[in-house]
This record gives sequence, structure tokens and C-alpha cells, in this order.
Amino acid sequence: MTTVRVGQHPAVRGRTGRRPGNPDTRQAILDAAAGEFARSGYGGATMRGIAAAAGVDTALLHHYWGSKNALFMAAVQAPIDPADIARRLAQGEISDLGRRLLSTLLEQWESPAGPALLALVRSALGDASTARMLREFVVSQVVVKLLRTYRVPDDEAALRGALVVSQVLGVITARYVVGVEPLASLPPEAVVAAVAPTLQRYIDGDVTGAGG
Amino acid sequence: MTTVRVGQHPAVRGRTGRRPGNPDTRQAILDAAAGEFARSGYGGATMRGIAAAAGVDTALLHHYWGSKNALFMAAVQAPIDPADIARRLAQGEISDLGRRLLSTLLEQWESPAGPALLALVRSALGDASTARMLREFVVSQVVVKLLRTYRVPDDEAALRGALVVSQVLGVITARYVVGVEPLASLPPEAVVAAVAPTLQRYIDGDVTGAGG
DNA sequence: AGCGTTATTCATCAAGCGTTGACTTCCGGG
DNA sequence: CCCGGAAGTCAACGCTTGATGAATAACGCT
Repeated sequence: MTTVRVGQHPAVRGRTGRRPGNPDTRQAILDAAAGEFARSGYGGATMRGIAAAAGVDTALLHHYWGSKNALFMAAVQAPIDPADIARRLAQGEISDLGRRLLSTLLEQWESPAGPALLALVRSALGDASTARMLREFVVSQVVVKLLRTYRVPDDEAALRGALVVSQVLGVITARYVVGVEPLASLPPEAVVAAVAPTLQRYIDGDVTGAGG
Repeated sequence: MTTVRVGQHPAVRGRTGRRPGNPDTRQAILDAAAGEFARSGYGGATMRGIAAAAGVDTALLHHYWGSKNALFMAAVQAPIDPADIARRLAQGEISDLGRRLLSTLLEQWESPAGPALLALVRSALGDASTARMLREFVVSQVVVKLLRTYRVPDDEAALRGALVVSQVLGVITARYVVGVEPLASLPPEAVVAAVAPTLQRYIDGDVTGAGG
């Protein structure tokens, strides 16, 4: 245990100060943060753990982002644009919306944005207040826009939307959060083939169980 | 701020020692624990918070159960018997299994065991290793038994089981964890009516999307 | 060469966590 | 009536967490 003392000769002490070479450290920290938040959720991940995974000191994270919350936002918000998603989903026939919805979603999860999305969902599922925030965000940014685009009657819309959310959330949770096999290892097309009909029925099929 | 000193007269100090009357404290703590664990997950809930919710001192929880983990187990494990669930599900035709499965599950969640289940699920979804434990437990205790009862071929069984899990997990998550309306406020029968056909298709219908 | 800016680390803080042991009060059986 | 054990509280411990401020090293510019 070589305790370092203040005032010792610089060459003897552990390396401090700026690191030589180009600084890609910032992105490295964001990636590490997304990974840690994805594995343990917001509460479970620690600044020290993220810093260690990125090979830096904890204080550097505060130097860049100021707080754990800000770092979480930065790591998670960066690669996602819900407005763009909603716009892409709104192009095409409603009879094909189920397939497009699931396909687009899986595409996002398989992309580099995947860990960030997992971090977001895992954190939301672990805490009640975070869950409410995410729910309101998704509903207002995506669901409402889609419903207006396709002019779904308001009284049915809420139930159909909730049912769609239930199956989508289920696939995401089973495949990415919990890791239920073989769903977790299946190619996206196979998942779409199996689940899209369910979504389509929730969107424009019978939903009362009595031939409505 | 009346700081209490050791050696002061007993009548002046805050009440300590055993509480008069009948001791229903133990169950009160278990209920409070289930509630806190349900709201914040295992990591998010604190012994101090649980103790406060039950109106007791933190040390009393340790006096009874010894550790946070043991208390969690006691609060969560108490009202659940997965073997019994599996047995009840195995009685009846396979053509009705989807409806029975969902109906039984919702019944459990609406019962007094609900908070404990929510505590379990919320904790599992928030942390990767806990999720793996719960997944393996459910699969081995319930899924495998059901599959054997109805002699589903092994190659299809895994996929069909995973799809069922995805929709069931989705309904549970949307209704109880996230609270998506109107799904969260719907009477159980309405949920069953809307979702059971999906489960039944996953169990014995076409799942390849191409007429298999 | 020198200087301001930025990147990076070190040492440390206050707060909150689970846990512990000593203590006090009440109940039930001899 | 007394005494052992159960119920309950208090104060403190050691540890981890997020955060801070000073110190140091490398860069870009002039």
C-alpha cells in the first residue's frame, strides 16, 4: 500500500494531469455509461463503476456533465429521436402498421442505440416515478401522433393503443431485458413474422372477444 | 431538538422497550416491506424506509429477519406457490389454455399477493442478475411442467413458450408496473377477452407468419 | 517561448446505506 | 412476585455513494 503524499516528486507520484494524444475520452465515457446503466439500471449503476469501465477518474464525469442525472440523460438521449420514429411510422397503410411498428422498433434496438434504450427501459421498470415519466413521454411523443395520423376514433384508440403497448413492451422486455430464449437469439424477421399479426389485430381487428 | 442522554430519567426519554397490546407488528412490517419493494425495487427500497412505513425502528427488522435479503424473501415468498399454479393450469383442454393462463395470472395479481408479485418483478427487471434468477425459476417451475403435460413437441415448444411469456410479461408490465391506461383500470375479464386470443394463437396456432 | 484553456487526477467531504450491540419495557409461567 | 425471554428502541459502526476543489499535465495559439 504505497500511500501517495502531497509534495512528493512528480515523477514518483501516479500520473496526473492531461493525457497525451487525441481526446476521444468523452465518447468512451458515454459508451461505458450506457453499458452500465443498461446492465444495472439508473440506481444500480455507480459513477465509480462507469469511470472504471471507461478507464478514467470519477471526477472527470462530474467535470464534463456535472451530475449523475445529467450523464444519464446524455448517455441515453443522444442516439434517440422519437419524433423521427413517429414520422417514419406514419408513412404507409394502416393495414401494415403492425408489421412496420415492430420492425422499426427492433431495428432501433439492434442498432448502436440499443444499450441506451435498454438503459432507459431498465431504469424505468425498476422505479415507479421513472416509469411514469417515460410512459408519459412515449405516449405524448409517439402514440398520440400516430393515432391522429390514422384518425382512430378516440374511444377505441386508448384501448387499442394500450394493447399494442402491452405486446411491444412484452417483446422488448422478454428479448432484451430478461433474455428469454429462443426469443432473444431469433433474427428480427422471425420475431416480426410471429408477433406482427398480434399487433395488427390490436390495431384494427376484433378486440372485445365477442366479434366487435 | 431535544437530544436524549443516556442515564436520564426513563419517564422523560422517548418510549423504548416492548409495546403494550397484541403484537401484529410482524405482519405490518411484511406488508410495508412488500409495498416499498413494489414501489422501488429491491435496490431502491431502504430498511429505514420500510421501518418508517411500518412505524417501527430499523433494528427491529434485523431482530426478526437478520438481513435485508431475508426480509425481501419473506415479504415476497410468503403468498406464492408456483407449483400450485402450474397444477391448476394443467387441468383442462389445451384449446382453452390461453384463457385459463391469463385469467389465473390476473387473479393472482388482483389478490393480496399482488404487491409481493410486483416487488418481485420490479426488482428482477431492474437488475440483470436478478432477472436471470427469476427467469430460470419461472421456466423450471411452471413452463416446463405445462409443456410436458400437454406433450408439446420440443422444437416448437421453446418458441411458443417464449412468445406466450412475451405477451404475458407485456400485460403484467403495462398494467401493473408501468400503469398504462386504460389497461391498468380495466376489469380482468375485459383484459382476458382482448388478450387471450393472442395467447391461444401462440400456443397452438400459426406462429411462422406463413401458414404453418 | 510563453500563456490561457482544457483534460485529468487526487484527496476529501457529507449523506445515506445495512448492520450491530447494548439497553429498556412488557408478557407469561413458576 | 419474580424472572427469563420476547418485543422494541437508541446510538453508533464501517462502508459506499455522489459530489467538490485544488493541483497538475498537455494542448493550441501567438
